[in-house]
Amino acid sequence: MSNQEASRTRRRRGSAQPTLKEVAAAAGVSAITASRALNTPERVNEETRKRVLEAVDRVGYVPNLVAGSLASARSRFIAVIVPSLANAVFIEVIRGLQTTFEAQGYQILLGNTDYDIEREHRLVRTFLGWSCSALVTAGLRHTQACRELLEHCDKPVMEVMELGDALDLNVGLDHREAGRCMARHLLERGYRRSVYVGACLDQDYRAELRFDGHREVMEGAGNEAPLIELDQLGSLEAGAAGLERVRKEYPEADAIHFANDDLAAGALLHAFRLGLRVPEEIAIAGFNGLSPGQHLTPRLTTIQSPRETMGRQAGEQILRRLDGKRVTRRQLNVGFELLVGEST
Amino acid sequence: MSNQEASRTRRRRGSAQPTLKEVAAAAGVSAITASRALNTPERVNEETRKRVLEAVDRVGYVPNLVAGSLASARSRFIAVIVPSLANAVFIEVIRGLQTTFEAQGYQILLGNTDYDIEREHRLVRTFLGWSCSALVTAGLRHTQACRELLEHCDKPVMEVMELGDALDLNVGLDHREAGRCMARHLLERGYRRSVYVGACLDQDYRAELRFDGHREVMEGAGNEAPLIELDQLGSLEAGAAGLERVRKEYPEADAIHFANDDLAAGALLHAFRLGLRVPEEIAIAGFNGLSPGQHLTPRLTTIQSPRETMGRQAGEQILRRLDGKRVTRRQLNVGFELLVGEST
DNA sequence: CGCTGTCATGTTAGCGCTAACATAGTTCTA
DNA sequence: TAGAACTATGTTAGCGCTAACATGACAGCG
Repeated sequence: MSNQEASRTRRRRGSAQPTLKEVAAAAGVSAITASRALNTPERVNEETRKRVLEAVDRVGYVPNLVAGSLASARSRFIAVIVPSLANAVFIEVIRGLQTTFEAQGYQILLGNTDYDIEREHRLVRTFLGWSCSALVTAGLRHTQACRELLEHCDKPVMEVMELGDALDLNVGLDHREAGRCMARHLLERGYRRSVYVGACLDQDYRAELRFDGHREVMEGAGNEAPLIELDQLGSLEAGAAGLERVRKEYPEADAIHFANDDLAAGALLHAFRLGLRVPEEIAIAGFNGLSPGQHLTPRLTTIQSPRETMGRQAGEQILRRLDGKRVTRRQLNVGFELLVGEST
Repeated sequence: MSNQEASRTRRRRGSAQPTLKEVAAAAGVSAITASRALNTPERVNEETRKRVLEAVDRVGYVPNLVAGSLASARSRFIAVIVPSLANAVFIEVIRGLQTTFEAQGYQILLGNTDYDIEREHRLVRTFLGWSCSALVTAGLRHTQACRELLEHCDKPVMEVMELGDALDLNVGLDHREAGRCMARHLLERGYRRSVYVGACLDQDYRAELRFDGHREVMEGAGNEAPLIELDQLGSLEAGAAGLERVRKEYPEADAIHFANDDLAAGALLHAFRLGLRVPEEIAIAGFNGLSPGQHLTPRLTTIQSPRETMGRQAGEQILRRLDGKRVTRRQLNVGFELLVGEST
């Protein structure tokens, strides 16, 4: 009986979605021609292409990108790994990357390490498992195993945010120099007793680099460079707490150099609540150039980091590499700009 | 010659990465046993499992998730589609989703529509092509084609942010009611001449829903409900511009109900620069409960929306569904809370 | 003791697509 | 005008993995 024969064949779940084969049949061509009509239209006769596209619409075909990636051993994924989504800085870098990549039909695969480089390693493994076309990570610090994975994966690897001894491509700015720049500004304004206030510097090691620059300049000019470390990353509350601690632990301080604008803005707002005059009684400086600080009165003195540009330039470098072009400069310094407000 | 024979076989590029087969050979088992050892460890003898895991380490195996997804017709992707990354609100919802899903080994696939529902449709197609396990979209408005795609894709579809006539699952809050709530508060405080200031209401239609609620209450109490529409979505600059326009177009206004906290905070800061007393000369209210507004002096009166909770609850509902459990309540109202500051 | 059930592992056949090679028709070139 | 070069399309064989079914060993049971 034909019944027996039917039960002989093994069936798979079959997603019931129309496949390229069905499109091809509907258009009266072979599967590969349908594939080419969609992916490399210039290699197919215009007439044929039109028939295929009509068939796609008619049967409601949605390409199975998983199958395509497996067959071609490459996906149009760009893995992006950042330490946190709570920080506006990374969001803006991601925006720059997204703008650049989405225009070229790439999809961002976003990973969040929560400032844990073990998690970063796991994310890299996962993303490599998805045959991503390239990887972008925020920062140069990785576990040894992760570094090896990235070195041998044979894909463009971009490290953004800070400059240094990178694995492959590198777009960022010199954080130590940024720290020096702000310290020099404070000295120029006559502040000799500046306190640097950071938060979780083992995690936010770029803030530590800035502190290194700050200290270098301060000590070079014969001043001390005290450091206060808060236990909560960039938030307005933490900034207020930072101001309190400076007043208690360094009552003679005349300026506070905060590791970021969130802290600095929190301190500025808190100073206002306390009736403390800024910068007469205490000067306040930040880092990043986020919008809120620029709308306070007094305006926050800070260092503007070109975050969206960083993402865009990183994206462009990667695209150039993916297009098989030579990338002449593997390291790109996007620089920064001192924004002098009235808070110093 | 053996040469001929070699040239007879067709070769594929082969990514040079070790495959599961090699792991299996190294462990002295079959490929499927190695697969099970990694994916369903409870179905493999402990001794065998250990041998496989050792082999994985030894050969440096990174699972090819693309192949796995194709074979099993499901990926561990959750597609998340939001209108913008510039808005902290969506970031926090994403954070809630990410926390929930990453703990279960799912990966977020993030898409950004830029407030364009045609782009949303394209993103939905792409993500379905990746055999994502579920889709999350911000909002209930889609193109007709997109709606059909979502209805027939046979995967959990979650619409977050606002409540309403949803396709499948729905977690959010009642924006019209939130608008009513704030309007009632303004009336209670004695403000009779409130202006609602929104931005790009055709894009930010949830702000329009809140305006509808606002107007309903205002007109119900015999007051007018003028509306000013700005052409820039939530930013401090736009908020300052909004305040200026109210002063020019409605000089008799005693309160401004802003569509979001960014606008409201911008207005508050601008009022301070102008020397305008808040709330004596003009009261200011916002929506969202973002951190900056709560640190200004006066504190911003606003409506707290539980954004991260919204993401978490949405994630939990989806996981329940993916685990094959019944989801009893397909619609979940996360509510909101009126935060009364000194700005009204 | 044969039957049933359970556990651990293996064999086979795809998932849906595209790279590599093949073929036929057409145009160009020496 | 032979054959090289190019164009448009087709055939075949996987990509690396897992679902479905198969097998064999052993325990429990009346």
